[in-house]
Amino acid sequence: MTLPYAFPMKTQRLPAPAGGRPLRADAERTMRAILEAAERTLSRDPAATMEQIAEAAGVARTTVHRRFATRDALIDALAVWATQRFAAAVDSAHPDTAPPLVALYQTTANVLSVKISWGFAMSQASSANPEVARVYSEIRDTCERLLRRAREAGVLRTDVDIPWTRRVYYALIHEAAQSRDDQDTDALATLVVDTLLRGAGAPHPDRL
Amino acid sequence: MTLPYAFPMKTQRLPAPAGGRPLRADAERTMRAILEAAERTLSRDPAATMEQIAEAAGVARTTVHRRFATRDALIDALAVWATQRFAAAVDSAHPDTAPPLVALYQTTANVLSVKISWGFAMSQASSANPEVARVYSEIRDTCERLLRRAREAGVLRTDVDIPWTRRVYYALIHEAAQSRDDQDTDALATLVVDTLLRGAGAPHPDRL
DNA sequence: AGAATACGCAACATCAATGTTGCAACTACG
DNA sequence: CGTAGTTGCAACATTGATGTTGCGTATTCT
Repeated sequence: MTLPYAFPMKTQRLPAPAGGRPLRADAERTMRAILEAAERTLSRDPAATMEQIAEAAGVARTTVHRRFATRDALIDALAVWATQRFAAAVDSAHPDTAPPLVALYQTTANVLSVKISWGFAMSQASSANPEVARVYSEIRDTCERLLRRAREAGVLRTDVDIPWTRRVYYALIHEAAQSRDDQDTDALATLVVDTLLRGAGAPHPDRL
Repeated sequence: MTLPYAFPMKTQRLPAPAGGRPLRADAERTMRAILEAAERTLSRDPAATMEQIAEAAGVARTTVHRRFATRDALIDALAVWATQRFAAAVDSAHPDTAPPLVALYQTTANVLSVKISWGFAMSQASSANPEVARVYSEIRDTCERLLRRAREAGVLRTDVDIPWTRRVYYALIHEAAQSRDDQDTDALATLVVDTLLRGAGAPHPDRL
């Protein structure tokens, strides 16, 4: 299945450090490398040390500390970084305006492509960072609005509970993102949406 | 909905300590208290310290160390302890012999009741303990056998992928177990099975 | 080229969690 | 009742991760 429009994966700028002064190009590269290494390393072992992250990034541990004062600051930056991509992924699918079913597929595909690369960071929604929490909360609202639109359009049953459906939807995306055999995102999105809508049951079973 | 038979919640004995000598009654009580406190504490914060666990159990930290030599040993014991209950929960639902749909409901209800109380411990399936891994693997097989039986009985569509369906099933149980408003297990089980079988979609939507 | 910035390295300081030990007081159990 | 087992408490040892600093070298940027 080909989706109506592709998620623009343009390179994003790192959020400017709180210090104010802009980063030199090599420093920004290093910072990016650290964030990516942190994601890789922490997704395998959430308790990985700064040392391990530094090694995975190919830099010295002190360099990591130069860019991120504390471990918490690193994880927080990681969460912010991933959250921006998450928000962009949702946004570019026009979840509030596209036809519900189209929006559902598109959002799913976009989010999957982010989640596959930033799984650990996106599991940090319970971040102490209020900005991250705010974005997650907004996305949650957007998602539930979309589901409500879908329900009103007859895509969902009229008796479904929206919060529960949303949680199931999130869980399905999470599962799909775990698939080691990285199929293409569209196939996974189809699987997710299909499962969400049709479930696994036969159309007319003899239910108890 | 009333289920055909109840999951027998009889008190289980703690696995005898490797040391050989049986525990005195008060010591066994303490050990149980520690395990329960560990579950409570670690489910809120997986990085909680031995100190916090001890406090939650109402004992001194040294007492925790007397019963569980190391932190790993405690978590391992917790995993073993919960795994036994997990296995018992599945077993008592007769997943291999009861009619598929009945078995599905019953297993779901039983597992939910365990998972609600032992959520953290059951998330330690990736335990280093081979016994735990073995039991989880067996249960996974049992689950897939059940799903296959359900498919052959016409409860599931003939084209569903069993491993994916199982993962979705696990994910639904996980979500249901998170419901803070502890509804009764049967209602949650109904929700899980219903969602798994029917999904959230309307019966005859105009699909793209 | 020159100034500013970034990096690796080594060394050090800190700290919190873990794990250990000894002893006195208490409790289960025969 | 007496013994063996259990607990709390205080004190100590250890360790691994974290965070800091200074300096020489390398890189970027203008």
